[in-house]
Amino acid sequence: MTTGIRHDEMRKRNRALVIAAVRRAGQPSRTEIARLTGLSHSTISAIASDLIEEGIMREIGQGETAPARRGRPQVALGLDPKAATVACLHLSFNSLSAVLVDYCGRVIDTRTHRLSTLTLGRQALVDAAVSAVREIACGHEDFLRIAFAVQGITDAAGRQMLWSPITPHSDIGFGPELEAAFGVPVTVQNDCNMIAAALRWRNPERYRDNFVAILLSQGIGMGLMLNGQLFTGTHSSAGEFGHMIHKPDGALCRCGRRGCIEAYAGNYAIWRKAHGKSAMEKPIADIKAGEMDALAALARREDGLTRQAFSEAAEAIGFGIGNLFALIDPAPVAIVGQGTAAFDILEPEIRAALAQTAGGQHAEAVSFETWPHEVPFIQHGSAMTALTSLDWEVFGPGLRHGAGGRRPESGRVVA
Amino acid sequence: MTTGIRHDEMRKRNRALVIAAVRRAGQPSRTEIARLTGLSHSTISAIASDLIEEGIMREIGQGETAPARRGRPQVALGLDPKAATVACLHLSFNSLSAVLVDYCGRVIDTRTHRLSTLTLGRQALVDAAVSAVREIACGHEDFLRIAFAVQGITDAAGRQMLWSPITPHSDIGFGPELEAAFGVPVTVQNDCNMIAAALRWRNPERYRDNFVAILLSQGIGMGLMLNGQLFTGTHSSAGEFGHMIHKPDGALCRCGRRGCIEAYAGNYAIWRKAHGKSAMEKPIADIKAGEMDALAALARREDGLTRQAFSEAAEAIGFGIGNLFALIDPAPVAIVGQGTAAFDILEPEIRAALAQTAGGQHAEAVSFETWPHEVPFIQHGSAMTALTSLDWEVFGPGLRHGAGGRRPESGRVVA
DNA sequence: GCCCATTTTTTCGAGCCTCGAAAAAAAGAA
DNA sequence: TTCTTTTTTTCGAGGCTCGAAAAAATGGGC
Repeated sequence: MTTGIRHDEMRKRNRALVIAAVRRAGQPSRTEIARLTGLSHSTISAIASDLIEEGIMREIGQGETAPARRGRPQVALGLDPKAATVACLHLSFNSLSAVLVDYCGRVIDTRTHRLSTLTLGRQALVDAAVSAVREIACGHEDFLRIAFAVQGITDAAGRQMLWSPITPHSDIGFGPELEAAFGVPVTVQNDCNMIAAALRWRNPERYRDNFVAILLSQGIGMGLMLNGQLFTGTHSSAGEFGHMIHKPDGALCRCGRRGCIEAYAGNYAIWRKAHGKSAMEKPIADIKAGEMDALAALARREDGLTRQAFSEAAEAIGFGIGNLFALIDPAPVAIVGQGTAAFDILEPEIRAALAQTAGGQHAEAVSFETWPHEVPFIQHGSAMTALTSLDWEVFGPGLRHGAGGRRPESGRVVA
Repeated sequence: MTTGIRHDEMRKRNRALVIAAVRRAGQPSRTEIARLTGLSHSTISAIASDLIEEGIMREIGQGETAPARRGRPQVALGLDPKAATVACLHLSFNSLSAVLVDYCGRVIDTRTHRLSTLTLGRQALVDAAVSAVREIACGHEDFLRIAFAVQGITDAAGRQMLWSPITPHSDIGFGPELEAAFGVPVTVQNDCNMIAAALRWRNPERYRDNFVAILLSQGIGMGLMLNGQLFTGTHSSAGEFGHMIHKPDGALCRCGRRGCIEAYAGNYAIWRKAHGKSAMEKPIADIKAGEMDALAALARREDGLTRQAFSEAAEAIGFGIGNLFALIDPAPVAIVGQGTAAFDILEPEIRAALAQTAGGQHAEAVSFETWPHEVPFIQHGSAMTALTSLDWEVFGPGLRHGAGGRRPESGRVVA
């Protein structure tokens, strides 16, 4: 707790809570919302009528699942799709995609641009982002947020991209640049964190307060949910799982250091080993998915260098997860991305390595779930992150109860 | 946010906030509290008079620092030491200490018992704890909490000790046993977490939302503060920093696994290496502090096996911190315990190893602080943890606004 | 077809709580 | 002794949530 609760703040929070309940439940009735939030029917009634009047929520009619029970039928409520739109950008190797989403979370439009991220200049990358937003948000004057997801390290404040394997340039301020161009708040976030956010929305039973999302692809990424919130460190987006040191002074990594997990488990590392190259050979830039599939097939078929390559990859991942679990405790793991195509080969050895670590005490109990395609998760996570920030920061506080807080400097109390 | 805010809850939280402000500020005036909490003077006046009437707070007079300014002098407020007492137990190798603390956090009484933790039975350990509490809390019928700190792994709920190097028995339910004996809530927590809690109280400027406390001693422990709260995993107390794998299939660790950080950096590991024993030799139980000091002196004096032993220890710690930082981002580090006596030898090599890791990108900027004696921190952290739980759970809610909430099953809304 | 039972939603007054303004209290300064 | 300054209390206003009761909307039974 930081600061006292005033009267108007109670309303703001309860409003936001109602919005959040509707977003999560889909099309709940007022009674349902009362149950979900623990607030009284009268309060829900009052807040709902405010929200409807303000164009944030609307009545949907009888809802889909009309159980035809006795009594007055429930009126389903839903968020008003016209309340706002948000734009989600996703920058990855040679690709920039943009999605426009309405306030309900439905996709309005989507575009994908090819571009040569490795060779483009710093300003050209920013310009590409700006014109992608301009193109997709054109004609939608109600768009209120931009969520920018990028493969790489971002700062904790969500302002800029600090480093990325897809470009030689570092410290690119996508946040300020896009804000200057469009005048709406922008968050810059690591793509794996967005995957974690999406998992929580899609399957809150399994992915609730503590879980891990690992992206296996060219490189290795991670998103970490701790205590129910996305973990972002003090400076950067953290979660550089792929660059934990697996073997001191080991194989050469794309990042220039030696012995990183990625230097054993990234596509390029598996490819390098399978082709009998030295572990100190400079990683090659891009390997086609088909080529990796062929390697996996070969490893399944016969023993040899290729199988050994996958084996080393699995060992690195297993020890990495074990070390992670030693720190933060076993938790559900989602493995996402092209690398999951070979997960049948990897899993037994990942578990074997895991079992040798402190975090693997209950290795057999650790549960993996795999998803081959990361892009839908990244888009979904970005959209939901942007929309919930609207819920809490814009539509919860509302106009009447507006940000009119004078609330003088008010220090902090930490307990 | 989980559930809506009702009217009485606003009061409860603001009451708790006032108590927290007083606990942190020491002897603030009402005006000071208003500034700290952001609440109005009238509210503070009302809440303060309630709390005073209930015997939770009291007026202290002019306070210590009377600046003799013009105007009506401030009246200093303080927590009433007679409001409650808490008992703090600390179980470590061959030692059980008990401290009784008043509601202000001042030590009333302290006792230390010698006992042979390695040979005592499960029930004997529980009995020792019970009689330690009985002895120290005797005559204080106002004691309301027991905080039990133990070297080892505890469960996330704070109910029991899952595993500890100080006893062969595992899963000892100190929580339920002590609760049954005394009828007051008990929390069982890892000693390093208590160190972290204490650091936050002692130096909130440096140790605020994200930091790491590492205990260097016989073994290696860690307490982790993330996003302003002590991190406790899903099952155990987590933070098994000492058992992250430094080198796969490396030196034999006390825990039975191989290659753990502790197997290089624990006292026994340094001793083993310095004496030319094999890295697979079974760790010996207890090494005197004097003996470690002698080894450190030898390492300072001349090159050789001993210096190499400290060097390997530093490397393990450095890579461990680096891997930790790769995951959770660089943060201030406090190193506590007997092992800090040799920190002058360790630090350069820790930094050198750190610099080779992803987390060490700004290795020179990582800041270490050392404290030789862990026990005062553990006691302080335990006491403050128990006292703040009283603040929020007992004295904040109060009697009038009591737990009389019916609040039906109320589901959860997660945003 | 009409009336009753049932469930949802709204209305209304009561009770709290916080707030701002003003008053009261308690000192030093002139 | 009076004025100034600062802290603390008092008091009425305004807002919010709550519970109870009323209103609304529908199915079931006769």
